[in-house]
Amino acid sequence: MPITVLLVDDEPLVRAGLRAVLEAQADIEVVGEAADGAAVIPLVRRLRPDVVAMDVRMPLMDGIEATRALLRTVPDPPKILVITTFENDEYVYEALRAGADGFLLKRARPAEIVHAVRLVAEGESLLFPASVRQLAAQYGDGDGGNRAARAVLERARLTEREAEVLRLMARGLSNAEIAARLVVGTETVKSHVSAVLAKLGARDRTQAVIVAYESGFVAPG
Amino acid sequence: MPITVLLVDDEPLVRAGLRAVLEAQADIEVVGEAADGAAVIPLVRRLRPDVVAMDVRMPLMDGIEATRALLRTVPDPPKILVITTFENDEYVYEALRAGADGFLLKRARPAEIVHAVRLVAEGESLLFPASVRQLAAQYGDGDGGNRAARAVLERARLTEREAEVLRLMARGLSNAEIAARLVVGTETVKSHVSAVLAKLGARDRTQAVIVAYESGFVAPG
DNA sequence: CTCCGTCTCCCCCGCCCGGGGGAGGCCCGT
DNA sequence: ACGGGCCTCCCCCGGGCGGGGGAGACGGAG
Repeated sequence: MPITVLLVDDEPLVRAGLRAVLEAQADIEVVGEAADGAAVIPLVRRLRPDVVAMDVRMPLMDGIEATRALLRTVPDPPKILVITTFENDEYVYEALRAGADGFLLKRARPAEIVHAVRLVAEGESLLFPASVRQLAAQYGDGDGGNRAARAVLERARLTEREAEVLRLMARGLSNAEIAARLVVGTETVKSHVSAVLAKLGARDRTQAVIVAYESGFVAPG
Repeated sequence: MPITVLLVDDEPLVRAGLRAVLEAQADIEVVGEAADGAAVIPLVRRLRPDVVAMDVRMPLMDGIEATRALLRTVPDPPKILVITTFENDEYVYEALRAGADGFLLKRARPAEIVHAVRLVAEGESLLFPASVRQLAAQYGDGDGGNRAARAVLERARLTEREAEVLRLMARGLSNAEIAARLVVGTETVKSHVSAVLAKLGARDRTQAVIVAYESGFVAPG
């Protein structure tokens, strides 16, 4: 059975583009469209799509509110893929915090869009890597990925402390060990870790470390 | 205060070598030596070293037994660094399973030995990366790290299934997600994960994923 | 045939992890 | 003086994780 997708975006052009890209795939079927978040819930109830691909910024109800509403009111809710125009959109992090499963840049290549839909449909909520990887590539390897790493930092808006904590996570330290190393309480470390997870859109520290490697924030070898 | 170390090895030459290397460090002090595992427990009780650097293969009581005995009978036991001659020593995995905190090749460079001692003293039990990294380097990048990855597999003796599970761990999947993907029970996945952790000398899945990246078993980008 | 490794699943258990709140102190910029 | 961001620490809570056992089925090696 194909992956069923509901498109939610206020721009018809974007919906059409997504539909064209997705329908070209044999295993993906677009089962409906909506122009605003306010219309999402009844549609989801009726169509029961596997994935909702939804713009963050919409006139009546934005993607964040719609995400919250979906997860709150619909039993066995679909996977939510948030669509955004801007590289650096706070709304996206809000949406991820609200429970969205992934995000997608509108300017992404078709293959990436398809890939993202398949990923979230499979239940994987890790999506930073793809976009962040391309970010690293675009910066080239001028100074061994540090530029890219800094760019990732900027994008995720990690504070210095959070970045420090992420570095230690990426060395395999537990919260207690990080606390000992930084000479703070474990509760403090937990706060930082939670912040890092939220900002990276990671579900647990393992995913955060994966993002760290994939983005070049930490380098193997 | 310096890191205090107890050396346990049946070869005097090795003990002397370790002593020379370690004593050259201002922050490390060798407080005692023993020629066999059987002598370890009373010595540890008396000297209370931070780290015990111990050969796996010894005439009377081997490093595995000594490790078990230490952890069982000594309250607040020292960190245990297992020393081995062979790259591919089953005994090492046994020792790690028994609770040793790290392992060390006899042919390692002095800097690595010192580093390993400091690491375990700090309470970090992650040690594969360094040796595995050098393994990857030695294989060069003939086919993009796959040779090295295969070598790592061989060294850790991961079964096919375990390797598959590790790959999915390195993509950020939870046990439940891995179970769904492989169409097996979560208990089965837990078994495989535990096996992977033991064989890699990793404490948790995060460390396992780090090893996967550091070894080239999975490649970023 | 018997042994052994692999894959599968089961039990119990403790604990770390992560989510959800909140709160106080600090510095900085307005 | 006030707000806001950051760092720090606190509470409660559930669930996933990992350890330690065991066990059955299968297949290949001896």
